[in-house]
Amino acid sequence: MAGIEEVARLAGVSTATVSRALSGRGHVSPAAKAKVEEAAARLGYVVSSNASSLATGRTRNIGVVVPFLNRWFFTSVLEGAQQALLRRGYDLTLYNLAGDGAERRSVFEQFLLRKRVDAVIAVSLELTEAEVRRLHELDKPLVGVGGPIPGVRTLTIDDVAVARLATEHLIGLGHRRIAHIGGDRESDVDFHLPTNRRQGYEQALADAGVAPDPRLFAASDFTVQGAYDAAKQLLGAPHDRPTAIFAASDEMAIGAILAARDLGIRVPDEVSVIGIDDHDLAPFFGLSTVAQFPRVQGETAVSVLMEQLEPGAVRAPAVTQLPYELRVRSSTARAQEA
Amino acid sequence: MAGIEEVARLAGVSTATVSRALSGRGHVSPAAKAKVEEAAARLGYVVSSNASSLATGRTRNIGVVVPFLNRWFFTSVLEGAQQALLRRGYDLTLYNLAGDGAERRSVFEQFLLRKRVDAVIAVSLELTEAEVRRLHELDKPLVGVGGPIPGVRTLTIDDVAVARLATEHLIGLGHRRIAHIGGDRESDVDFHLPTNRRQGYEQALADAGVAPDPRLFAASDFTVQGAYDAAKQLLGAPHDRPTAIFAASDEMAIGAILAARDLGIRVPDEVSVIGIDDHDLAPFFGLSTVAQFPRVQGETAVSVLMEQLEPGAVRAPAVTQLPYELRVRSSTARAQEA
DNA sequence: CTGAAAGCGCTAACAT
DNA sequence: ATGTTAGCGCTTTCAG
Repeated sequence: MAGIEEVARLAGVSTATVSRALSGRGHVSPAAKAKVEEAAARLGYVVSSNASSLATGRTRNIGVVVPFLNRWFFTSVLEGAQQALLRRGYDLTLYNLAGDGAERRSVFEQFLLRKRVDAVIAVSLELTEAEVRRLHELDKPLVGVGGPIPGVRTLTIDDVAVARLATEHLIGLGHRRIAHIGGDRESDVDFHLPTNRRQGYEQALADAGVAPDPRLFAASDFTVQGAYDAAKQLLGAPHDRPTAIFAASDEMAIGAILAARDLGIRVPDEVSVIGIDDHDLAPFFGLSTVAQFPRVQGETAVSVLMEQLEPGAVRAPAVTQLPYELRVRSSTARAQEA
Repeated sequence: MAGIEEVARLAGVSTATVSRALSGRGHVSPAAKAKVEEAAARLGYVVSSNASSLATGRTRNIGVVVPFLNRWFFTSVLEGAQQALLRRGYDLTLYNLAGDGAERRSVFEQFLLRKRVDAVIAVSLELTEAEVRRLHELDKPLVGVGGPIPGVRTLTIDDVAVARLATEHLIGLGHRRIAHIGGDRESDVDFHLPTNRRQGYEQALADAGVAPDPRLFAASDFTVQGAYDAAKQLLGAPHDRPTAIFAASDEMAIGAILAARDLGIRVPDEVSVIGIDDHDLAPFFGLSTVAQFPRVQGETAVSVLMEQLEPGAVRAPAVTQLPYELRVRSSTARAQEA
């Protein structure tokens, strides 16, 4: 493996010049630069990131912490972030906090502190104050995606507004008996996302003068199966069956559609269904939904971090609202006359 | 940020002793070790991975290269690998080769050569000879998951045998007109997985004395939508409709089940459906399938690498066959009498 | 614009 | 068992 010294020798310059020529920092004559680049190419020279990091204190590596890997939202954010980083010559080191608290602690107290990363992106994780402090002490920028973290720059959609928009779409179609399939207590831990979405739903109802009916709410985990079961309860009611269902995610909405089908209830004629996400499968099911753009969220998180890594950047905690958009497909329709 | 020197001072020993005490290499008296550990804890000291890597030549970081992030198989392998690595104190740096050839080249010619990783796991990627050579020159162990790479240690299921097993299950239930939804040319690039699965299917048919009927094969991409469309063609045939469908993946099998439903063809009474994977959604759809265990595959890849990183380990190229298992649920049943 | 040389923080001989 | 010290490969003052 060729080192900087060999390149210097081959190019007939000093190692300092090689370093400058290749990094673009400091002035180098065009002639010298060309010689260095040619020598480097000939030898297949690539800087050792360790040596470089040790000398500069910058690793050109970003840590990304996610709670799940097998869910559409998270992998999409990851994809966006990875691509944006690659383009900038950065590596992405992945931490999946699937396991217990011990795992989480070891990530925050060991892994992230080894000076392996310049900054951290936390996706849908509510960090403790201690965890945030630890990162701040190390002067490592931190941005959160998917929910506000106190004292941290975060990017998130406005869950209340999104849920409200979905519900208003149903109301606008003349629906009044609108059920909601939301998250259970367990899925509420991080950022109370289910709670926020439920609030948006209730606000929209209130604005329309509809009293919320607790029998029209069903809690479930964020899976197809869970929502399928919940929807069966909702739709199996012999009286006053809802004419529309707002599910807190597209996967749940798909579960609801499948439940309706199995009960012989036609979508959208007899029941309208709307979700949140614009999941890959949403077009296939003709699912109306409020789209969010997790890939873009990942890319945006990277841009924000890059700014914060500029020397002298301000790192004010702030919440950036991300875009969302109603996408009407064929799972929602005007409410039938009673 | 506390350095090794401060720990040494606080513990009243030399930096060498601190290093030995904390890494476990070399002998340290229990007393000294205790003092060091206490001092390190008090100061919140964590070794700088860069300095350590530079001195030892080992990074305790593994590169994982995947072609997709939004597919069940890949995220499952990733999950398994990540968890196994975390347990061993290793980091995982992720490279997603989503994009074009330029992206791929930059990963292999720049990123992986920066001495940031000790070894590489390639998931379902057919590396070129040049790429393999580059890695070998650097003396970096490489293991492939999901298909054989010439000259490299790889872990894979026997796709031919798996497809054969699925098909034999259908034959054993009395089916003779068995359709196959496989991959299209585009999805065949890496390891010819669709081709192998189709071969297994045809072998099983041949063994049962059934001549393969080209009209019973449909190519599609590996999505629900693609397989749904393909299945509609297969099942919409007015004559000689297949009594069973073997899909090359569970997602495709789900597409087939949904297509059958939409055509009013009952599963499994009128058509049996089987897939490959044991996807998260397989139980929900009652899908019979041949399970593979990608999480375990990721973990196994890590074990193999760890062995290869032992000094003096043999790095013989070899193909390790991974386990698979038929899981019969409710989407397959005995063929109805004609 | 370029070179010499002092580190970056840790590890591993080599001594003791 | 522990301390001393010479690097690991690069970057960056500081001179020139």
